[in-house]
Amino acid sequence: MLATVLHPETAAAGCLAAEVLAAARDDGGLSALDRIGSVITLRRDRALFREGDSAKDCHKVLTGALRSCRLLPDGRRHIGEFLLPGDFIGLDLDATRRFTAEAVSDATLMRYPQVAVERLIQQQPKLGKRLLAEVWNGLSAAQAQLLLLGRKNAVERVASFLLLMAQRAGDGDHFCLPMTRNDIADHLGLTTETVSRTFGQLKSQGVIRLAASSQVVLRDRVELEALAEAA
Amino acid sequence: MLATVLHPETAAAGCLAAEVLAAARDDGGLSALDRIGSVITLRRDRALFREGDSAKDCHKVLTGALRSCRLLPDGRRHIGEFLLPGDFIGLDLDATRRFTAEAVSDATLMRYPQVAVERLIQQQPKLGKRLLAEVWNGLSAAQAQLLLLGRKNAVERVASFLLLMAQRAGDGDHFCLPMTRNDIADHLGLTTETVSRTFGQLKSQGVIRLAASSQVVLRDRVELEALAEAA
DNA sequence: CGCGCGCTTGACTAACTTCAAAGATGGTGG
DNA sequence: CCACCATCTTTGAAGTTAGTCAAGCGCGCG
Repeated sequence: MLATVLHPETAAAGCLAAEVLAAARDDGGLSALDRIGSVITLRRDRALFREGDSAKDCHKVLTGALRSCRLLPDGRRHIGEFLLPGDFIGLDLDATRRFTAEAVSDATLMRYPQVAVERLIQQQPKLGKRLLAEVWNGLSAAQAQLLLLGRKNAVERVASFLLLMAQRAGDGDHFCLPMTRNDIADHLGLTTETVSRTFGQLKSQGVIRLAASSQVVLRDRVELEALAEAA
Repeated sequence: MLATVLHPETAAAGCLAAEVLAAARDDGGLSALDRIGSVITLRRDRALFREGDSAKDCHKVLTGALRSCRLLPDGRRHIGEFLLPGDFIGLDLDATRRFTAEAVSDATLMRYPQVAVERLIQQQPKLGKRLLAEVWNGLSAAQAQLLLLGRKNAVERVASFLLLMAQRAGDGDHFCLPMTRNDIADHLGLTTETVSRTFGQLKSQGVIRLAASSQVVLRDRVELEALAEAA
């Protein structure tokens, strides 16, 4: 899920795949973006944009967290991904939003007008490569999620989710889940109750500890990885 | 799921999102690709490549069909997508394959060496735009599949699948499913039996007719769309 | 014609959902 | 600073959907 700003002229002529991947590892000119962005704040549960809106900016999460979600006509909800600090939103080619983006917690974001980003990319090819790399990351994550939703059971889903969140939170064994159990359920294709019961099960097995319902401590990462059945 | 050849230099400097989308509608220089490709054939159930292989070419399906799949350690399988004539495979940035691609039926493909495609893209910016548009289509399809796997029931999954296949087969009401019920099940996160029973249910409701087990006739597309709960 | 593979069907089971209610948590206002 | 209230989480019991196991069918190929 990436950039309306990600156009092919993005990078200098002649660059190779390896170079794009390399760009993903350094700043890639990302800081230059900030000069053309404006900071906005978003209260919990407010929408940044909704499915069907026209897309004229892209955003980067600075603090807090967002969710990208889609609804079925009868109200069933699916959360495609959670967006944490550093993540980009709306970095794709569509003129129309394909999902709704809402704040999971109070959040601050940087807003970049599409046209300004396009201009900047032309001046700084490295930036384009960096943003393109972000797109590939998103695609890769989506594929892992397909496997999870298609073939994993409740324990495996929750275990996979916890490991991913731990990694995104900076790879410590102690981290915070800014979203509710219901949000997690809608992301993992489960119900609130099943998520809660699964947390309880992992807790009683000694794999995790909950300092508070949103404060997770990994007590046995190896066991958690085994439970996640990482393919 | 797209191109190891899709590098940012792909398009001419200054192109806009609208232009990329426009390129997707015409040939976009796609025919020029064929001059650098070689035709290969693949027998049913043979792998084009496997997860973990290094990626040095990309391919386009000419005839037949393929599946992209991933396995869990205990053998559970998930099929990410079916690749039909005209679809590109391996059009992404990764040096390593993230999934296995196998022939669902005997197939012929065009193979394009990565480096040759990169060279060609530099000469024909339009081609790069066209291929990038393919990537967005794939991303969009993956998102729809997340909703399906996360929140739809068996009937909705099968109905959605049939509508999509009908559309990809050229929008007639009569089409062929080259893959087995088991393949469909692994794509929809169900079992062979559930897929079979759901086909039977749709048949007895008069929504579809099966000329043969792989020959589907849509008898009531409107009803099928209602069953798919298209969001 | 017979064999094998894939498809279908049936009976039973398991996993997850649904429904219901009690127990935490945290934010707000008195 | 504490009490209250809404919201979120947890837990329990019953229900439902899809999975599992098992067997028969039918098409297509040799």
